[in-house]
Amino acid sequence: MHARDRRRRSAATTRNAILEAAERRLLVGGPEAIRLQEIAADAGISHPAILHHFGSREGLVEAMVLRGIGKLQAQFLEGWPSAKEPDIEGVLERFYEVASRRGIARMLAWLILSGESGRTMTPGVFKPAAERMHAGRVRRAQKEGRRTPELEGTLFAATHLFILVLGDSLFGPSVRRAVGLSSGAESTRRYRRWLSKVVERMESRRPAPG
Amino acid sequence: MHARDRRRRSAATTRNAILEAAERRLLVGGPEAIRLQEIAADAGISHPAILHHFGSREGLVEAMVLRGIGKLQAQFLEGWPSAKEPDIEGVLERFYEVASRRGIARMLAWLILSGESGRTMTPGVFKPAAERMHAGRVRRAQKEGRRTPELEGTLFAATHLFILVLGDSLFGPSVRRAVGLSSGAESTRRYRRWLSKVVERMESRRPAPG
DNA sequence: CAAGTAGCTTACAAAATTGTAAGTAATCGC
DNA sequence: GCGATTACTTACAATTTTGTAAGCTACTTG
Repeated sequence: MHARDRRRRSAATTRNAILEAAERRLLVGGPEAIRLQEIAADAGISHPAILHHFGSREGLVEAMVLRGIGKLQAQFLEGWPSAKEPDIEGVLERFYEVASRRGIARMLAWLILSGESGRTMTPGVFKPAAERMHAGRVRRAQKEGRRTPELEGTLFAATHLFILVLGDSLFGPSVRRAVGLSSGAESTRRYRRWLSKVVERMESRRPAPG
Repeated sequence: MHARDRRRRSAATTRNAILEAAERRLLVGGPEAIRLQEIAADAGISHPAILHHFGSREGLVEAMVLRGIGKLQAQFLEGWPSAKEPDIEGVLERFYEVASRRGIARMLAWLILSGESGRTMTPGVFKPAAERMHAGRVRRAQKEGRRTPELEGTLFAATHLFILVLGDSLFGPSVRRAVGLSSGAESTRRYRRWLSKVVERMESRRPAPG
């Protein structure tokens, strides 16, 4: 870490290392654990280097969040096929992967708590996902001779799906414990399997009224 | 605020004023807005007075959270009748009242993010609520001649309910915007009506498999 | 009514955190 | 090869924030 022998990593590589370190910190320690010095230490640099790359702490946060939102939607789009019926359990699993394990739910929660969600969760960011979902519903309704479902219902269902996964990722473990379920990973798995059955039933019959 | 003319409020009154001020701050400004000085200013006292009453910042946080959890469960127990069938829309409304408007969802989220959920969200705090729900299900199953539902299913359903409301309170507005719905209160109301229909359908048929 | 308790204040200490300034050396474009 | 750029460092400044010390006075209790 001395003054000689530097510039081995490219800017992109370092930025990435910083973002990863910051995500890990957020995941285990919460918002208040995002401290430049600690992240810098994790990434093997000095803290002003972070400011060099991201301008300010806020800049770092914004970068983290944009990346997270992108990942979340990418998983949705990859998991929700445009031509055939979605495998709900698979979709949920993909969602959980990014939301829980990769900490996106925590990140969004924190973002919303700090009131900064406006700049990064811009209107319509999840529209591609919602539209693909609607296209599928319309297609199936036509095939089965039902009348075309309304867009609003699909948007509600998409909202519901996102909220389920994000909510479970954040609140799930605590709520399961509070409700009297055992707190292990097994309990979580069973709950999620139960949940995908519930969602499947919702999706397999015609969209709910309203 | 001078040195004379003090001791008008009782300890309980001041504690309350502090808690209310802190909750308001958390609601509008997020976790990082819980700063002793600002809360003290809101409550019309000096910041060491808060330390006097709660010992430390952490003590204040713990008090806030315990109060919040109590309120949440109280609303559930008040809303979910022990003898007759629950009015789902009414229950959800009560839940939303504390979770959204009174900021409990944000509080829990923050608690979980900071990793301090263990001390306050103790195992079993929501058990009374879950048990009442199960009693109702068992009663109805007997009346309708179905076989007794398993406890785990009810616990999953209770978890689901809590997560739905907490998740919506926290993530709902952002997700609805991101999905392409209008961001107004009207859209939120419509979503919640849709949601209570969905939950009603879930509760009115036999518990989901698993 | 005397003495202790408790609510609360002012003043201060300590620590941590973001951000800046200035410089150094690796790398890139020519 | 040479200058410009750029990744990064050390040292430092500024501010903020929790917490402590000590004291004052309203209220309570023997």
